[in-house]
Amino acid sequence: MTENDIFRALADPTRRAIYEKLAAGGMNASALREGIEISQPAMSQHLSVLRSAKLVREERHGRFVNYEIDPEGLALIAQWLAKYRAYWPQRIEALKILLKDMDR
Amino acid sequence: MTENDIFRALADPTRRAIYEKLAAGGMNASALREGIEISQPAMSQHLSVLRSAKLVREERHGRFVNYEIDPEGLALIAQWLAKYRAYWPQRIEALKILLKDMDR
DNA sequence: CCAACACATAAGCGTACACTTATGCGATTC
DNA sequence: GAATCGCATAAGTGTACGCTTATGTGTTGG
Repeated sequence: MTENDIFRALADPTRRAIYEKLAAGGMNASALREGIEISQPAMSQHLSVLRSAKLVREERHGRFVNYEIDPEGLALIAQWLAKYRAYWPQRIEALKILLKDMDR
Repeated sequence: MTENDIFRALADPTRRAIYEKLAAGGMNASALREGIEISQPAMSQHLSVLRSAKLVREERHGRFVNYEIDPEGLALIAQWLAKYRAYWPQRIEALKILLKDMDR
């Protein structure tokens, strides 16, 4: 769950696609495969990487495993980003939102 | 300068170390090598990757090349992070405490 | 029970990545 | 103007990565 795990996990476009899909709502591994052309083992391996980076967490339901976004990973990214606050461009809306929340 | 370039660039711990060092202030490639055990070509290659990801920008001064943080890359990361705002942990307060702990 | 299912793990393979040594190139210095 | 300096590029190499096929593990329904 290190900073290194996080960035390495996000370096792969397929994993970012999986992550984005999960952002729309939690779902199991099979459902995640729909729309993305990927084999079952590949998906399982990607989820394993995302899980050990704390970007995603699992919840067993019988033989199904429901996956969802893990806020812990996002927090670590936010921490990393905060270190470079001095260089944040002023006129980015997304940053303003981030700033507001973190200043609270 | 795609999202992919950014995350791939940050996936390498050496490049993150270079980036962090630049956050303390712009400097040339030779100065960047001090403290980090790295060959001159390796440094040049890392800087090239960071540059094409818009994480860093260069400024030629004679035979020296001064490197500095490029806010554009940070903006893209912030945009990416903003997409998952719904999952940001509520207790940003705790996040800030964590930040201070990491600063030692 | 046992067959089908959801998912994980193992082993092998091609490719991308980060490094090395060697060389090139433009700018300064003497 | 030749040597040196700061940096970039080329070419080669070991390793990590993401994929595949095959198999294992636990669960559920008929």
